[in-house]
Amino acid sequence: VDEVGTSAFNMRMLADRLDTSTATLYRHVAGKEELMVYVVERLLSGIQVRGEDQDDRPGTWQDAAAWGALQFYRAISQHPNVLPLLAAQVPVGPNGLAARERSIGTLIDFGFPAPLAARAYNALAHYVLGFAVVQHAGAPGPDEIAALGNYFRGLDPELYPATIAAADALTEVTLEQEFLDGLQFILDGIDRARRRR
Amino acid sequence: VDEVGTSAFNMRMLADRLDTSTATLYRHVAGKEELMVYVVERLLSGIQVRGEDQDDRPGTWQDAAAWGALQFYRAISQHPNVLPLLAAQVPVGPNGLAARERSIGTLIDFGFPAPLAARAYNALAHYVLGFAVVQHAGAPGPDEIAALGNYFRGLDPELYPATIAAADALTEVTLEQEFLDGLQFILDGIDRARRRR
DNA sequence: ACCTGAACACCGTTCAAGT
DNA sequence: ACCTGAACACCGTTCAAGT
Repeated sequence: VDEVGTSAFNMRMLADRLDTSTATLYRHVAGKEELMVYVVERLLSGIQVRGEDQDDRPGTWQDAAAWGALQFYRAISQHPNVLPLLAAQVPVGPNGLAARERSIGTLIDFGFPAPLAARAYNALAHYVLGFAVVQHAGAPGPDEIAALGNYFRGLDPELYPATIAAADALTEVTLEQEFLDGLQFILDGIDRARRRR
Repeated sequence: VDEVGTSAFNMRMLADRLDTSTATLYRHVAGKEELMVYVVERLLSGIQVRGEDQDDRPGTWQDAAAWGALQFYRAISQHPNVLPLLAAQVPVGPNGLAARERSIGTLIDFGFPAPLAARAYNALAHYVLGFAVVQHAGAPGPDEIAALGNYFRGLDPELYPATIAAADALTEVTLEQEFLDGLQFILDGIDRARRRR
């Protein structure tokens, strides 16, 4: 999937790569769909939550949350082709459940009431996933761009002053910094909710 | 796409529905991929930004931002099958560009410097998309659940105390409320950044 | 000038036949 | 007991032949 993407991936190619036949693949997995579930699980297996080993405990819940979010973001960045799969299935495999459990548990350990911990986790997870989707979505190949043809040629840049002003401002920071900036918004908002209770 | 989803949708069915042949479809669109670009554009066409007509100006930038985010969220909720498409393509069609332009422009009108407006827009848009992806992702049909079989049967609920405590806390609020709660985190964080400059 | 039935190429899946 | 070549069903796309 990393090499060719989800749409070009097919069972014949995988069988060839494994020096076997497609029929044999079906002796190990129920079908392509189940295989894609394992792909997502594999991605999530690479994510650790800080504080799991005693040597590396985060000082604040903000550190822990930011670190976990960055881990998730980087895992997706290293395997962007997996993104359409994340949009097509709920990751409820063991690794997905474990990551969620450790993250919420960490917040609770830091004194969060369970409902706030859950809302904070959801806000953060949704932001990370959304960011990754927008960033890596369908990096269109040369053919696809050509296929869309002159569709967008007529767009007048002067019609979009705010977009352009903003784009100029954003090109000066790295994507990871932009990711961290948005993350900070959410952490600050969560902190405000936490202090208010 | 609304009726059968992206994977079941095919050109023969569409041709039948239009009382024509598949070959004729290719006289109007370059292929299925281009058609899917139009599907996303169609979804985005339903989104308006408050303040576009003089009668309904938002009082604060928070009102405007929350309203726009909710519009986007509801548009996706009404067409959840479109979500995999949003993860597979960057919506750079006219409607996508226009929505972005009006949103950032509104923040600038409210006194935001362009870089902060851009970062705020990105954080909000990413959150909304991520929330929608997680919420609506591949609502698995009965067959798919059966296909995964006993895969998750062995999971011990006692292994996931934090997840369960959080889930219990969350089942008491509607999804839209949960969405708005997370949104509030981000708005508060943006407000803090805005005041600080 | 426009339309279409039929074909081509490709891919997920299955099965009868092998070893 | 395990494997596989070949086939089946399906879908995106194209084209020669019609009107």
